Amino acid sequence: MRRRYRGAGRQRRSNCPIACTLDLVGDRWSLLIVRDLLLGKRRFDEFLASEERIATNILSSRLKRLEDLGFVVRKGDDRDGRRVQYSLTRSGKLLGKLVRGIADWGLKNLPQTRLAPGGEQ
Amino acid sequence: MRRRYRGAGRQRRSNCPIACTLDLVGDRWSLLIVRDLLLGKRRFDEFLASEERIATNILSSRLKRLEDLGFVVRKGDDRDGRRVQYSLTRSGKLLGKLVRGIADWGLKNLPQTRLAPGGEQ
DNA sequence: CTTTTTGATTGCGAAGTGCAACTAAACCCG
DNA sequence: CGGGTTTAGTTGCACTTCGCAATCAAAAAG
Repeated sequence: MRRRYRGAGRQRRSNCPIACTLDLVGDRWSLLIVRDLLLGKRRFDEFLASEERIATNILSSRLKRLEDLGFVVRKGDDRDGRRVQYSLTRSGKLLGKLVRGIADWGLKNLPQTRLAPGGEQ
Repeated sequence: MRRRYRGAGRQRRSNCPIACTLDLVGDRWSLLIVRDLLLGKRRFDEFLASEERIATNILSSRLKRLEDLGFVVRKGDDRDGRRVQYSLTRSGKLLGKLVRGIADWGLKNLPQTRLAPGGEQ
């Protein structure tokens, strides 16, 4: 049985676009995974290696949740059966605009923030 | 002793503008309170009355946190000593751009979302 | 077969959430 | 004054989620 996560489905708190967006990705990790996907990261280990040091169980549960929400697809690697490739669906790519908006806001308003090396694409 | 909250000050997970923004307001409630403040709500009861039905303890702790972060100021009402006025600081008003960006994204990408009545200002 | 790599799951203490009940100060009304 | 009401919270408690370390299973490498 798949672990559930607050808001991972289901009844919205309201129809406010802000509340609904927060219900989808208003936690500390989901958008960082999306960021990594936008930067071209594809594998579990690659996400783990990011600066913010997400725990394996949290990463696993967020990837599942993003998959449940239709933002991410998971597929095995043909050449190496251990490896899994995560990538953004068409719908997941729409999150890019949101992520970039937040990044822009942070860069402008939070001192000492900077994009990760290789942060352009 | 004031209750602490994850990330409510202090060491950043990284210098990524996305991660830092999420450290500030990456939870389910803070930005909804900011939204209400932008809409002109000022009092505890008014925040409680919002559609999303925040619990009193959570509202109290988020308001304190936003105050700690310098986004909100709390002041008593001269005419009625029970009443407290919350409002955005200059710094808190900068969150407006972020909130509007998220609202725009939600309106465009999430079906059936709509701004609250009186949502223009 | 043994070791290593990869993508996880499990266990556990700590922290956060949500609900209901309660409180305290200030105001209102007779 | 004195009881009730309004406002802004706090407290208690069960439950969920987080974060860390340890462990695991399947596949690949040696």
